Amino acid sequence: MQFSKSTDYALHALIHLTLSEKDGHIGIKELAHTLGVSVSYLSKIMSKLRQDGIVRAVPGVNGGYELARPADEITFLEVIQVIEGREQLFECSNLHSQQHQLLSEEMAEVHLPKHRGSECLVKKVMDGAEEQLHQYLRQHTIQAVVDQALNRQHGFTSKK
Amino acid sequence: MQFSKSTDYALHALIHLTLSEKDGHIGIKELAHTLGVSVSYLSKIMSKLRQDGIVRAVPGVNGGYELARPADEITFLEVIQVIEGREQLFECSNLHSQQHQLLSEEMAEVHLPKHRGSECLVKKVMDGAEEQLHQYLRQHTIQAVVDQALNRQHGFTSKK
DNA sequence: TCTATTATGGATATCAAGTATCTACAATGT
DNA sequence: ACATTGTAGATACTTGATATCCATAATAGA
Ligand code: SF4
Ligand code: SF4
Repeated sequence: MQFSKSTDYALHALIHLTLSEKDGHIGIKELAHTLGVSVSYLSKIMSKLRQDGIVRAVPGVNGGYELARPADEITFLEVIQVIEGREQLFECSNLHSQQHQLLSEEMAEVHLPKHRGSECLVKKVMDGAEEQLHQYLRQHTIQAVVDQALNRQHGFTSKK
Repeated sequence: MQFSKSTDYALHALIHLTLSEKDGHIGIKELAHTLGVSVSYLSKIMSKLRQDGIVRAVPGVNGGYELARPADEITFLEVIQVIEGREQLFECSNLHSQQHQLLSEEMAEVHLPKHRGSECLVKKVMDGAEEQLHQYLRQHTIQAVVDQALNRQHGFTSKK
């Protein structure tokens, strides 16, 4: 249960793009060098970000990447979901077990009979956990992190 | 980013143990059959739970497993950590990159120079997310899930 | 238009982890 | 002793993450 390194790279790449926004397009070479990862590998990650409309890519001379939207509209959750996929944290793998019959029949009676897809409390707890995590990650944007970093630095240098 | 199936099985096994607490020891065969998974595989999972003091095992005739502590002291977080391990959700893999130099130097100045292990805001956000998740999972126990299931069933049958 | 530059997508290789099973061994109660 | 039951190690299979290479397509600028 860990985020993949790709997610790590994606986040760092986006931060670099945000910091260099005024410089126009950023080449994959520069990005890869800054992050310390191979160009070929990073391309794959950037492609995903592009396909999901988080960055724009421009081929050709002086081409490269730029953010497709303001950094304060790019949340951690989005980036993570693009790279990691959107599968649920907890997938029932016991749906045909005796136990599931027990726990879900108990549940089924409570709600309307129509509500077939009703799940037991185990799943409900786990889904709650996921929602909790998502809420938190939705509240944090790339811009916020960059801002805080710059503010702190600024606060320090101006004090000295 | 998903919990492994082992975690799923572990949770369900513990629920079965809780429901059958009065019946004394529960054999691995019964457990495996209830969950619909092979005995050999489930043994591995139960072993982990035993090593971490969540269940007790008794070999020999009429042996089997039982909870080592009351079910209301067994949290989802514990179970998950036993099975999934205790690695952090987010591990920095860019610690030697140019970017890390940038972001962490900015940070370093703010805190006392002694505080070497200071990390940037990216990591702080991700660690916050993990803590958020852990808090939630700490608040939910096996007993709570079982109780709710039984209460609901009871509430239903007594009404009808 | 031609060319150098740059991203794209497919194929592929490698490695680690999760899933799953089997077997020899040790501990227990009768 | 003896049948029962869990333990631990070895092993095989599958999947996903990581990483690279190359042929192709798109673009800007000469
Ligand atoms: S978690 Fe609940 S719904 Fe999912 S398989 Fe287990 S008993 Fe069924
Ligand atoms: S997340 Fe922050 S501390 Fe971690 S590698 Fe990236 S810049 Fe460094």
